[in-house]
Amino acid sequence: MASQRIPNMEKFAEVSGISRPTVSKYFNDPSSVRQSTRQRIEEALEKYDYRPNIFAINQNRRMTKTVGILVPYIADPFFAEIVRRIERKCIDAGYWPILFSSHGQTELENNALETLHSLKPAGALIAPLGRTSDLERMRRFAKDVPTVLFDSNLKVGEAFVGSDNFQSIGLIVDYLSRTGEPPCFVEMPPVNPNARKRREAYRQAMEKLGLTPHIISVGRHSWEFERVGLIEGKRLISQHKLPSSTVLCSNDRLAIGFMAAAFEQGLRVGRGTGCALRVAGHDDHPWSRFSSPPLTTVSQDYSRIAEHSVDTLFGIVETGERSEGRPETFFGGTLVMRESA
Amino acid sequence: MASQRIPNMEKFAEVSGISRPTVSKYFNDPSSVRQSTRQRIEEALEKYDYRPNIFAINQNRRMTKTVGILVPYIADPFFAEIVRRIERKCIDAGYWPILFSSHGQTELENNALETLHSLKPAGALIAPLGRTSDLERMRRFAKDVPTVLFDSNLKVGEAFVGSDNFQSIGLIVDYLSRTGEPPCFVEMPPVNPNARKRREAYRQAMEKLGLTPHIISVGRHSWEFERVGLIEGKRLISQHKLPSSTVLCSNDRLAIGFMAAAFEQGLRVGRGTGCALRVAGHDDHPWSRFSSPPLTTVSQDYSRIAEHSVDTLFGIVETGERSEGRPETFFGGTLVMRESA
DNA sequence: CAAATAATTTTACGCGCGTAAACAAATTCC
DNA sequence: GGAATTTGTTTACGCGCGTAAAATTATTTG
Repeated sequence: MASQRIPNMEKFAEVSGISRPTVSKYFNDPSSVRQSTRQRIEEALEKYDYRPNIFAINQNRRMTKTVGILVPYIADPFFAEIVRRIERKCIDAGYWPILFSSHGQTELENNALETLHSLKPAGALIAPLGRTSDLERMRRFAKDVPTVLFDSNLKVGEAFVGSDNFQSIGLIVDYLSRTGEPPCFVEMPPVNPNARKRREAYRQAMEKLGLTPHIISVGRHSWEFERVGLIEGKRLISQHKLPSSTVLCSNDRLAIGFMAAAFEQGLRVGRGTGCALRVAGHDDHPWSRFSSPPLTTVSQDYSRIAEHSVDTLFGIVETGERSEGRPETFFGGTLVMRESA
Repeated sequence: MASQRIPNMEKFAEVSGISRPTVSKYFNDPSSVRQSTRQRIEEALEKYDYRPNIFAINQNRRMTKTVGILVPYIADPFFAEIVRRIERKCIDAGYWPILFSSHGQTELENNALETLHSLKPAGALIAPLGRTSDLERMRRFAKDVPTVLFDSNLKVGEAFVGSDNFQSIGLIVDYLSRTGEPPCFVEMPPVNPNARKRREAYRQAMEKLGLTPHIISVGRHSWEFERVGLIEGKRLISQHKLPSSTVLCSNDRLAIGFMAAAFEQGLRVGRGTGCALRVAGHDDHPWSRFSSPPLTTVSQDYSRIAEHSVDTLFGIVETGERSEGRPETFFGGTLVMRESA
C-alpha cells in the first residue's frame, strides 16, 4: 500500500532510487530502459501507486498520446459498437481515446472539433455528420491533425474506411428479387453520403436485373430514423402508395420504424403465407435480431471497419507520413436472412 | 481571419494590448474584467482565433474544469440519452465533460476510474456497473473527487439520483392487474441494485393488492438484455412455465427480447382479442415506441435525472462543501400505455 | 476635486514534466 | 582486461499558464 503520497515524478524517482529523466523515459516506453532498471521502477510502482500527471505530459510532448473519436450520434447502436472497438484498440496501443458525439447537431460537431483541436491529439477518427458538416472547419482541423474518416465519406482527412454499399445493397436486392416481388427502396434521410450511395446502389442493382427501380424519398432531415420510418410507412400504406410488397429500407432503424407502421396498419410482415409485406434493412444493428419479426438485413463488418480505421490512423501517426493520395477502403457485408423478408 | 499564428497567451496578450494576467482572468471568467477591457479582448479574439491550451490550464488550476462521466454501457439507449443531456449541461456551465463507458466490464470501469482520477476533475457523474463494481476502488476515487452517482445506488459518493422503482413498478403493476390477469415478473440480470429493487417493488405491489407474486429469475450475468429476454422467453413459453399471461419485465430491453421470443413461438402479444400474452417493460427506452406491438412501459424521467445529477454535483463543486449525509433523490415515472399490454 | 475604491499592469514564481547535452557508469565485445 | 558501446545520471532549460504581491492607473464616491 501507499506508505506515502507521491505528488510528482521527482519524488517518485527519489523513492525508487532512479533519476527522474530515466523514470520519464520508462513511462514513455518501458522497454527503453535496462531490464534491471525497469524492475526497480516497477517494484516501486507496486509500492507507491504513482501515475504521471496527464496534463503535464501532454503539455510538453510534441505529440500527445490522445486520440479523438467523433461520431454523429452515440445513441445509434452502430456507432456505439464501433466506438467500443475503437476505444479498446487505442488503449491497447497505449493511446488515450477521447469520445465526442455530435448528437446530430452541426454546432456540437464544431464544438467537438474545436475542443479536440486544442487538445493537440496524435490523431482523430471521425464519422462526420455528413451533409450538415462544416467542411471548411473540418479541413482546418485535418490540416493540423492526422485524421481518418469512417462511415461517411466526406473528402477530408488522410483516408476513409467504410462499407461497400454497392456490394451490400446489390446482395440484398438480388436476394429479394430472387425470392419474391422485387423491392422498392425507402431512403433514409439524406444526412450523409451513404444515403445517396445506397440509393444509387439500389438503382444500379435493379437495372442490372432488368427491373424498374422504385425509390421513395423522405424529405425530413432527422437522425430519429425510427420515427421517420414510422411516419413514412403509415403514409405509404394508408394511401396505398407502395409500389411493391417488398420494401428495402436503407438502414435497419428505418426498417424497424417501417415495420411498426405496418403493424399499426394491420399488415403482417414476413415471408410466410398470410404475410402482406416483406421488409428488409441494412447494417445489422444489434437489436435487429430482436424485432418482431426479426429483421432480414445486410451486416456491416463492425470489427473490420473499426480495426482498419485504427490501424490506418496509427500507420500515419507512427511513420509521421501523411499518406499520398487518400486511400479509401470499403468492406463488403454479408446477407443476414431472418423472418422479415 | 488569422493574420498570424498565436502560439500562446503571451503573444495573444501582446496583440490585443492587454497584459497576460488580465487575459488569463478573462478566460477564467469574462465578467471579471472591465467592460471596455472585455471588448478589446473579444475583438482580438475575432481577429486571431486563439484558444488557451487546455493542458496548461488544467495543470495549474487547483481545480480543473473537467467533469468525468462514467456509464456502464453507452450502447444502452437509456445511458446514451442521459449522457447527451448531461454533456450539454456541463458545456453550458463552462465545464468540459469527458465520457467513459465501462462496456459492462469491471476492468474497464477501473481503468476509466484511474484515468479519470489522474485527470483531477472538478467532479464526476457515475453510473456504476453495480454488482461487479470494485467498491473499494470507487471509494478511493470518491475520496478525492466530488462524485454524484446515478441510476445505480451504490453507497459511494456525495449523493445519488435515480428513479423511484417502487413508485414506477407500483404504477404498472396496478395498471396491469386492473386491466387483466395480474402480471408475473421477469427479472433483469442482477447486474445492479435496480434489479433487486424492482423485484422487491413488484412483490410489494402485488401483495398490497392481495395477489400472489410470481418472480422468474434469470441466472446469467449479462448486459445483453435482449438476448437474455429472448432465451428466457423461449424457455418459459415452450415449456409452458409462464405463471401468468401477463408478463412484466424489469426493463424494456428485456421485454423486447421477450416479445421476440413470443413472436417466434407464435404467441400474439397485445391486449386485443386474439392475443395470448401481454408484455410490459420499464424505462421507456427510445425505441420502445417502435417495437411490434409498441411496448407498454413506465417512463424514467431522463431530463430530470440528468439535470438534477448535474445540479447536485455543481452545487457541491461550487460551494466546495461536501454535503453532509448523502442525499438520495428518486424521481417517479409515468405510465406509457401502448399496445403490448 | 481629493479621497476611496476598483481594475489593471508588472514582476516573479511555480506547476509537473519533456528533453537535450555532457558526463559517468555499467555492459558487451574481441 | 582494455576499448567500444549501451544505458543512466546530472544539470539545465523550456512548455503555457495560474496566481500572488506590489505598484500603477482608472473609475467612482462624497
